[in-house]
Amino acid sequence: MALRFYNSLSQQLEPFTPQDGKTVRMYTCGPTVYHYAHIGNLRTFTFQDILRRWLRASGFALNNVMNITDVEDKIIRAAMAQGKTLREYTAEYEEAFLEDMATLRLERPEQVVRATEHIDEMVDLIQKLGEKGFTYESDGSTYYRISKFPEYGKLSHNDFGGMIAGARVDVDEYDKDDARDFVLWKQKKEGEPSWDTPIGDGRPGWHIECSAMAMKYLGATLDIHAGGIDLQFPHHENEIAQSEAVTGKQFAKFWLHAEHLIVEGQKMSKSLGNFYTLRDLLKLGYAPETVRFLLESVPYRNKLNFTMDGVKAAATAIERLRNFELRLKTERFGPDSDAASEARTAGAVLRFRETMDDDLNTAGALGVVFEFLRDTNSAMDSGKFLAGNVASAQGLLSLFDSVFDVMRPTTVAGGISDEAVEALIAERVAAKKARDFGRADEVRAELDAQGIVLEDTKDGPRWKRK
RNA sequence: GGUGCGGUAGCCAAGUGGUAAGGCCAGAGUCUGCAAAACUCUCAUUCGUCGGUUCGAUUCCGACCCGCACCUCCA
Repeated sequence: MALRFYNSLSQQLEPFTPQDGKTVRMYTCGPTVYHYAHIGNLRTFTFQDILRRWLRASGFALNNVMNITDVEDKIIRAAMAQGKTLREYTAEYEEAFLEDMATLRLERPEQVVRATEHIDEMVDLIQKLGEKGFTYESDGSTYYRISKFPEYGKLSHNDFGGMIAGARVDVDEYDKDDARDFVLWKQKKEGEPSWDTPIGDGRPGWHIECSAMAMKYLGATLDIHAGGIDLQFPHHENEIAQSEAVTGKQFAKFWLHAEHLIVEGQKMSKSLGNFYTLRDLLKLGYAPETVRFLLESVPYRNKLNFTMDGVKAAATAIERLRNFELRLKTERFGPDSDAASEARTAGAVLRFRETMDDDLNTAGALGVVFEFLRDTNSAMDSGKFLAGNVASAQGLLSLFDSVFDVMRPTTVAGGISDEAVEALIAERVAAKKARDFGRADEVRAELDAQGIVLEDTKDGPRWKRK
């Protein structure tokens, strides 16, 4: 089975291939930089990272554009309150976001673009919409007239025909012709940042930036547009309305939406005290790759229940993977190659690929890897895993880690050097040979104090950092 | 009210019309100078409830119960 994704547009699993067969043109909704990213934000960005990596593992090249929303109501309010310019205010959080991405080992998209640097493109798009009769002005602001776009609702699968009985309706929006209409360009308010343009002195509405930037860098029709589930409506619906009204072409072939994360079974919120940033978790002593593993371990279309037990379980699971890798590297296996072991590895590679191809089923793919680990450990124990089987087994781990990226421990500055550890171990081996167990135990305690775990195996001692 | 998602062992969580992956926890064992670490084994007759279709359903259909999300800013 070939690579396939669940397309929110069709609500079906569809085989994926980029339009030109080679390079995936993908737009991913990035952060609004008005606070530190929380763990829920990072779940979505981790999904985007997995998507990137698996597309590449599937042989495609990438052209991924991610936006930085650096002008928006909350940003303006916060910046004004602190007496800062927009740029002064957003710079800190943008930097923090990129740092968090790097810490979590999230690849930097090919292009990261700021909304405030694309005002001209947005104005141009709004003017084109105006020429085609999709806009109207009210109190100096420009709105999108949804009644002109009959396909409105095709992504969110909402029926906008009747009254939205149970929905809360924004009573302040008296200046719109239709409650569904959304703002493209907001008239300047006193004291707020603004841009003086042919369509007035003001600032862009939230939705227009993504249409403008996506089409500027990736053309009229994207291969993939991805983002959080909450963006499906209205943000992505509005992007479609804006883009397709101008181009007359399908805006994105695939729409991929990541489900939300909940914390300890509850919606994450500041009032519940279960609101975490990556920085908070690192302060609690968890390694970044542990957080990454947990975020990866549930397929992106399912809610992920983020729990402290889960983080601990993730840390232990990573240990198991690393122990296996260490064993592969250090144990002395018999000569030749075992056919059954080769077959097991090849089978695992195949199933890993098939499972990931199935809409990025990361939980299933992890299952494949751990099952392979158990069976291979057993084969090693019974001497049925030989030196000639090592390379392919390492190949599977490499394939796995090219996507999950958790094998490499995050290095901490300081601490004992590898050479010093080796020297102490050599001393302990000598002490044991001389049956000086007192000194041997002393060395072991010393290493333990330095955060080194010593393992005595058939093939001699081996060690790892805690 | 509309739309969508989900309810699988103590916890997390895949999956399939043919009789339940995987991880964590727990228990047992192997190894070891002792230990640690590591590894192995065991751990759901059962998949929210009740009906239906079927030789057979956790998997399909219907009803119901429960939880959640979106319909307003939100990853």
